[in-house]
Amino acid sequence: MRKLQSNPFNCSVVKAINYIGGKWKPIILISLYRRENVRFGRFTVLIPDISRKILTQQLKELEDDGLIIRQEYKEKPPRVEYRLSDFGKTLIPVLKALHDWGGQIENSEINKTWN
Amino acid sequence: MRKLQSNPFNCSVVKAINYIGGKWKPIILISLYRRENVRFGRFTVLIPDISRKILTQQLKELEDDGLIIRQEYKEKPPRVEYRLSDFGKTLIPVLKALHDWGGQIENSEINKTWN
DNA sequence: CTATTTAGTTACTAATTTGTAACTACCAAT
DNA sequence: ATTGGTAGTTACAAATTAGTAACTAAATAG
Repeated sequence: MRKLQSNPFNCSVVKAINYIGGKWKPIILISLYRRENVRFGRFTVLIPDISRKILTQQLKELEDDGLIIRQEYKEKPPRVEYRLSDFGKTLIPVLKALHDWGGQIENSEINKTWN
Repeated sequence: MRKLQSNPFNCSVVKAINYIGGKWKPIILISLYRRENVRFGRFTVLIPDISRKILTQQLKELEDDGLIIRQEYKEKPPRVEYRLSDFGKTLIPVLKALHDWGGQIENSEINKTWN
């Protein structure tokens, strides 16, 4: 959860945006929607412009918010898989609404994500 | 439109969030959904914690993005009314989706906005 | 013994967003 | 002449978010 919108006005819409509004969070969530589970390193391939630090941070916030599950295998070298939680899956219709609205504006490459 | 998410990854969800993700934008949009038109000064009453500078800024971005219409009456003292544009009205289902999702988390005061 | 692999962490910096306080313009009323 | 009302603007500062580069750990491969 971000703190930007530490909004004295208690608004559900703002609250929802605080969950998904991180710069890379929608892309992370969509990746997990499409792939069931994704390893840390895989994210850095799927999202080339994200740094490991920011990726860690966004994943941790999503995990703290209960939207994703982090599963660590006690192996060396390490293996960590991320997946959507049941709660996270309830976001899918919301993401689709945002996607459809945002997509109408100008159709572009990865708009086919949902199709 | 904010620039925070100047995202090289062209994602419709991110794009949508860039339109509505300003700290006060959802509240402004919901106010306009409920009231048809709102004057500048009225916003400062409806949203007591917003400063005139930030209000101006958020309204201008919403106007530049085509979501709201600014109507200025040539009077003294000035009168300026804001309303949702037709394009802005297409956001309503999206805002509802966000509201419903955000509302399920913990029900609070102004959650009745949509009911 | 050194390099490789994976999933990070740390210290520091840069960019973006939000906020404060004081100021402007114009007309009407006191 | 001063005050009041509306809708701002300006210069500046603070808070938040994102990014860089270098570093860590532990086992395995060569």
